[in-house]
Amino acid sequence: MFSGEFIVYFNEYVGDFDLILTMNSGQTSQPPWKMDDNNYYEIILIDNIDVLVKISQEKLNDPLIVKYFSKEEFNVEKLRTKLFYIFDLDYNINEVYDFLEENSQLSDVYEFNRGLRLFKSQFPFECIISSICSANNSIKRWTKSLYDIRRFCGRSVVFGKDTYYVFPREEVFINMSLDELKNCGVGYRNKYMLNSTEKIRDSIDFHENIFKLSYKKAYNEIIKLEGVGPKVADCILLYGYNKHEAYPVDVWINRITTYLYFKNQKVSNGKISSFAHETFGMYAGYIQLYLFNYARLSGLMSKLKEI
DNA sequence: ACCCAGGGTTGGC
DNA sequence: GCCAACCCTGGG
Repeated sequence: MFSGEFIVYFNEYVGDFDLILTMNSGQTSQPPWKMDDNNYYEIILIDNIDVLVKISQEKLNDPLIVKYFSKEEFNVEKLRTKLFYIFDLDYNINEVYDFLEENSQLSDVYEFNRGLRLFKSQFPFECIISSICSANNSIKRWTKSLYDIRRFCGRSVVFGKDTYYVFPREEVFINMSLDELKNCGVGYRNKYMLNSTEKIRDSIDFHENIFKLSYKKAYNEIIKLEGVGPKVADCILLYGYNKHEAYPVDVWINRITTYLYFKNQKVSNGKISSFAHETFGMYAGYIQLYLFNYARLSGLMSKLKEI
């Protein structure tokens, strides 16, 4: 067993970070990591080696304690880099805070979101399936389906008495039948998932290409997948490919954006989307995340529900 | 037992 | 552009 621990102090990333807030903010990249005793744990792949990671943080900006366990030796620095990617810790989030401060409509948003960061997927493919699954679904059922998919066809990794499941790769996922997927509770989305997986598997360097493309070009590609409309496409680009300009517009974001900027009007998702790109630019992704969370925590959401 | 909504997308007009 | 249908689980 190769194991150890390292600590990330708040001065090693720029701006704030709150692990618990981030884990529980309902981002559709992946279901929340398993948790006990304030430890969140997940299998992270480093150079194809399974690494069990247990990560904890008492509260905002407290040291991040990262414990790792593996059957073979791996490059610990790469694990650190990957965790920084997943929680977007390389990003200077103060830029977002400054933007919020400069815009009076957004002045209340900061206090509910301090330390909230993107929660990105280690595998873009998992984010794609996960986002397709989120469409017209409930959070509860969405979570269960993704755990079921992992248990059904994900690779099992055993550490001591615990078994963990890694989200399947395209080549494995594609072997699931429509009925098997339906048994995971994904419903009619089963055919979208298989069809999209086939497209991804059959194109060369699909993920690398999307990463390289500009937001707009990437959007035009990703929306070609089945089961991927405007909202899901933006989720995939934001949480799966780190495109900060994406502004996923669901019913809530429509209501909230309308409430803040288009009072008493009926605004289409397309119009909300182009408004967000013009107004928020590179901060659109964070503002979407923050507005959703703000609405949830501030009571605005239940207020908007009644309209 | 019945009804309904749920972080949308698709296909048809 | 608008609108119904789409599976199915959890909650009224």
